[in-house]
Amino acid sequence: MIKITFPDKAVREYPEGTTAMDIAKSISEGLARNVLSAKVNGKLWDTTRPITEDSTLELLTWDSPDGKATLWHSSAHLMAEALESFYPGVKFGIGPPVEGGFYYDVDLGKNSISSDDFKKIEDKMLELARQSNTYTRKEVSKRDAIKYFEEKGDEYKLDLLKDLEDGQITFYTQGNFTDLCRGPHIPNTGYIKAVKLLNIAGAYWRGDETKKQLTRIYGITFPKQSLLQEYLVMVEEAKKRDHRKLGKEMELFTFSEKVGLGLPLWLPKGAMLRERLESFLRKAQLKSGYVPVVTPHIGNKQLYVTSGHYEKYGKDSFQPIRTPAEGEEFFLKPMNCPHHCEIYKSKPYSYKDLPVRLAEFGTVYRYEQSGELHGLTRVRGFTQDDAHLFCRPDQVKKEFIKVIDLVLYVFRALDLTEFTAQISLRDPENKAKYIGSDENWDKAEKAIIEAAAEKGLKTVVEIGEAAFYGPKLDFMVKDALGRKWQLGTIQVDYNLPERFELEYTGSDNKKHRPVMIHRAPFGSLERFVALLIEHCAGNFPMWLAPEQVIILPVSDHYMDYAKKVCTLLNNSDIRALVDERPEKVGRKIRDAEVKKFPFMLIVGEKEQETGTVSVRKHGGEDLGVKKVEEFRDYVMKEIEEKIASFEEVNAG
RNA sequence: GCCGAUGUAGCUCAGUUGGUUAGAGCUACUGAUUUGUAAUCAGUAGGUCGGGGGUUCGAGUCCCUCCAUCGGCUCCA
Repeated sequence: MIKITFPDKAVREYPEGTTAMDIAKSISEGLARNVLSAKVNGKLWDTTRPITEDSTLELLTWDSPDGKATLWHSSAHLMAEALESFYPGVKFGIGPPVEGGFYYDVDLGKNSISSDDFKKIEDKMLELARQSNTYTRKEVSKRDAIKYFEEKGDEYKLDLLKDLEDGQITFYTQGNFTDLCRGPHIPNTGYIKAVKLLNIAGAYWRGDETKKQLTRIYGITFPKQSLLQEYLVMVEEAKKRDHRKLGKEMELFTFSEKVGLGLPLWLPKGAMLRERLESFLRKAQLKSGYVPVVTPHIGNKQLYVTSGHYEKYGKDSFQPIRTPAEGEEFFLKPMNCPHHCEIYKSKPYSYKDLPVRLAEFGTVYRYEQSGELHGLTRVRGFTQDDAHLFCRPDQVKKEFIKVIDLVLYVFRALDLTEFTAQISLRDPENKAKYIGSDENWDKAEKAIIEAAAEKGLKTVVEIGEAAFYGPKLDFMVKDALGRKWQLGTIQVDYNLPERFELEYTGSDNKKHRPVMIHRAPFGSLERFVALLIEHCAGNFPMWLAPEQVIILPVSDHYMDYAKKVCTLLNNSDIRALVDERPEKVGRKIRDAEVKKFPFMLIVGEKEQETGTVSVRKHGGEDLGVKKVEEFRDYVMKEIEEKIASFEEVNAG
């Protein structure tokens, strides 16, 4: 007998060689029907694979990410089987589960495939699923594995086999399909009840542009038909939040082919929104010891040679602008840091002067491949809410904490609660990739980790993801469709101070090198606004809304009163306007709802007589009748609370 | 850039196997209606069917090409 320890610490005995499926059955039939895979001693395990020693066991169902991944991974194999039946001789690359489904990279040879073929592939997959074919695991020697794929003529699997160790290689077979695979898999194909192929894309073998491009087919499957329906509804809902759609509808920004790809044009309402964000941050930064600087949009090539950006990113920059007579070379500014370094250098500093915090809403331009452009989230010209802090090594941690405070302050004012903080450290196995002394790195990494812990951030640590010049902390947010984007970022940099030979005089009267911290709470205004739109579905926090209040007179007779109310609100800096159209109230309300006004004030005879307004919130909530002044104070208070000053928020 | 899909009025979409003057709703404009919590009625205007080339007696529809847009191109069997 072996001892099995469950997640709740309960221990039960089972015969040696029992399986997760047997154990699930011993608990309940329902569980057995839902269990997709298992974790045995922390390792993913097929439910049908014997367990031979005392183990901890976790049964994985659809409710766990690993359970989903197992179903999707098995689905990738199922799709491969379907594809092989239609396209004999098809070669397979990799077919992993991903967030939101799975894909398989295939080489169809002379055949090609399009979304028109999805239906028949889906049908075939469902047909194979209904056969409830078991996924069978088999250990094979490297020699046999190579032989198998040589016979099959699949060079991609052979390429993968090169990196695998003999004795560690397993095959999985279901129905007529056998694949090189680590597993685990679901017990049989019958667990897959609903199939939806999503899209088709080109993907280079091993992500390498110089290698052959394979056809990648994305799909998603579910253990229940109803889950597919829910998923489709969810996707439709997400599309409604798309910032590209809402940005157009709400007249925030637009693009023009004539102006150029990836170069957003901010419309008046969007520009005002941007300005509000900027002034909000400016105010907080001023209180936080930043000083503003302004630098030009182009910089001499030599500047970027010094910074190292020319060598590393030269090809991702817009090509040089030359002066006609002198032939000098300038680049459109791809980042602000080199300029800021030169500002730092404009005068000598004592250790007592540090930290120096230079802030600029700097517009930068980067060449992005045309296919990479995406609404406001990936553009070629954008404005960073950039700042560079020059500090002593002993100040790094404190400064880092202050920056985290600032980022959290910004996120709070915008109701951005769903973000993850990612700490990117260097790969200790590969120190050659990075510049700077071990001592400085250790200090900086420790400072970041401690700073994040002190602020109680939920963090994910990524080893090897640091920039070559220093570790960083990024704030990641997902868009409506679940794609991850980086917003705020805080980065420690030892490289630029070195390259620009930045100095300060220490208490020892010797020259020392400052440490630089790059930081941008929004990241870029463009991307930030995009994500903000998707997060609030266009219903901005009131202090940001392009128009905050619309006054709806019941008929023309109350127009003068409506205008009076409007003026009163405007005088208190509340953005209000009157719907003067001779429409019915119902119509005006509907239009105001569609246009996402946070507040609607209905005024008619009753209100006019009593100096009141009837308050309806966006979404339909009725706040009842209020005195005009009372409503004004209510709105002002709500705004104040939301954008409480930086010191207030950080006092506690 | 590469792979795949898409491109008809300001917006959302119809438009049979190629066949007369390309349609609808919303928006805009004009007029009537003076209205109490998600769409009042009527009329008018608006399109070189993404650009260019070709096949055809005839192209929004078929072919080629260019452009733009959308999805993807890191997540290592």
